[in-house]
Amino acid sequence: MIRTLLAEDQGMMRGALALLLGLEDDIEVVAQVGNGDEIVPTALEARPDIALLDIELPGRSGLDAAADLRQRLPECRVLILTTFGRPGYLRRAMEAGASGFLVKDGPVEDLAAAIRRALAGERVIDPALAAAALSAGPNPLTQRERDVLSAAVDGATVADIAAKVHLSPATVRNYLSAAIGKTQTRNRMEAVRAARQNGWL
Amino acid sequence: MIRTLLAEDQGMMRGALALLLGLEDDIEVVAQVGNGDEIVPTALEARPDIALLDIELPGRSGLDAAADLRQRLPECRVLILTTFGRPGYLRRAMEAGASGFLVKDGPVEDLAAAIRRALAGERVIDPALAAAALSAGPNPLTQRERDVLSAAVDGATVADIAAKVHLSPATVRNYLSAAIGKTQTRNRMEAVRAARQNGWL
DNA sequence: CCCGCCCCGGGACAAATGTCACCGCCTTCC
DNA sequence: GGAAGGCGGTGACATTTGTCCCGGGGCGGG
Repeated sequence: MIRTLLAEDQGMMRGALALLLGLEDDIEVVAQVGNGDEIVPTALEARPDIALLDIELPGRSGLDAAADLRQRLPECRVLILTTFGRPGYLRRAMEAGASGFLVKDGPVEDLAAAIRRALAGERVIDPALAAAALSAGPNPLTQRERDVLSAAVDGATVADIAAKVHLSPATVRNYLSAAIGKTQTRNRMEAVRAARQNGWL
Repeated sequence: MIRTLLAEDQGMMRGALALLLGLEDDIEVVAQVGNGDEIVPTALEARPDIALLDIELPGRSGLDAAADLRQRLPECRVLILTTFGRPGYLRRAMEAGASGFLVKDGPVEDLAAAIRRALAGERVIDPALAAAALSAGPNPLTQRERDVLSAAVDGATVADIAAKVHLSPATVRNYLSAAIGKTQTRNRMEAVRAARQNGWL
C-alpha cells in the first residue's frame, strides 16, 4: 500500500481527491491537511510514502513545506499539485526536491499514475511546462524587489509598502522602478502581474 | 436516477466530482463540460434534471449560462458551485433563478445532499453567506463604472482603458474616480479589489 | 414639466508615481 | 585589491493619477 498525505485547501477538492485515491487498490490516504504549516508535523507523525501538496495554501506555501519535508523525512517523496503551471513554481519545486509537478487541469487518471511513477523513482513533469520553465530563465528579481512587489499587491500606496517592509518611501520607489524595468512592464501593477505569472512572487 | 450536468473548468476537479457523484446510487452524471458556452447546448441535448455550474469558466460566466438555462430548460434546476463566496455572486445567482449556491470549501458530502435538496424544491444556501449578501447591499456601480473598472484590471493605464472601452481619457478618469468613491477605496487597484471581492465585477 | 440619474466630455489642480543620477556601506568573487 | 552587485537612502523631474467643478444630452418617474 502506498501511504499518501494530501495537502489542499479547498475542502471539496481535498475530499474528492481523497475518495478517489482511496478507490485505487494500492493507494491509501493516511492524512489530510488544509493548511500549509500542518504539513510537516502531520507528515512526521503519519510517515507517508508520498506527499501530494498544493502550492497556494493558507499558513505556508506548499513549496516551502516541500523543501522542509525533504530534509526532515527524506524517504517521503513529494508531488506538487497546483492550479497554475507557472515556470517559476516548477523551478522552485524542482529545487525543493520534488519528484513531480502536476497541474489541476488534465484528467484525474494522471494523478494515480503520477504517484506510482514518482514512487518508482521517475520525475513526473509536463514536457510543455518544462520547456516553458527553461525558456523563461531564472528569477531576475532580488530579494528586496520581491518583498516590495509582494507588498504592492492589491493597490497599496508607496507609504503603505514602506511601512510594511520597513524602508524609506524613496527606497521603495527605487525598488519598484527596478522591478518594473526587469519585468519590462509599465507600472507596478503590470509588474506584479508579470512576476506572479512567472511564479517569481 | 437524477440526471446531472457538470460544468467546471479544472479537469481534475471535474473528473473527481463526476466520479464521486457517480458513486451515489441515485445520481448519474450525464454530461460534463469545461467551457461556459457549451453549457446550454449540451444541456438541451442531454436534458439533465440538475446542472452543477462553476462561475468562473472560460468562454462564458456560469451565472450568465444559469439565467439562460432557466429560460430555455425550466425543468432543469441550477446549482452554483464556486470557489468564492462573494455576496454579489450569490445575489446574481438567485436573480438568475438558481436553486442553490455552494462554495468549494466545505465537505464533499454536502454536494450530493445539496443536489437532492434542490431537486426536492428547497433552496440551498449557506446561512452565513446569505447574511453577508444581505448586509452588503446591492451593487452600487453603474454599467459604465463596471466596464471601466473591469478594463482596469492588471494595471492598464487610462489611455489603455479609454481605447478598450471607446471613451475619452477624461471620461475614464471620471468613472474611475466615481468607482473609487463608491467602493470607499483610495485608488483604482483597491477599487478593483473591493469590487471583485463583493462580486460586483 | 421638472427632477434625478445616467451617459459623455473638458479643464484645472494637488498628489502619487516612475525615472534617473548620485551617495555610502557591505559582501562576494576574480 | 578591485570590480560587481545588492542594499538603503536622497533629491529632482516629468508623467500619471485622482479629484472637483463645469458643461451638454437623454431617459424615466412623479
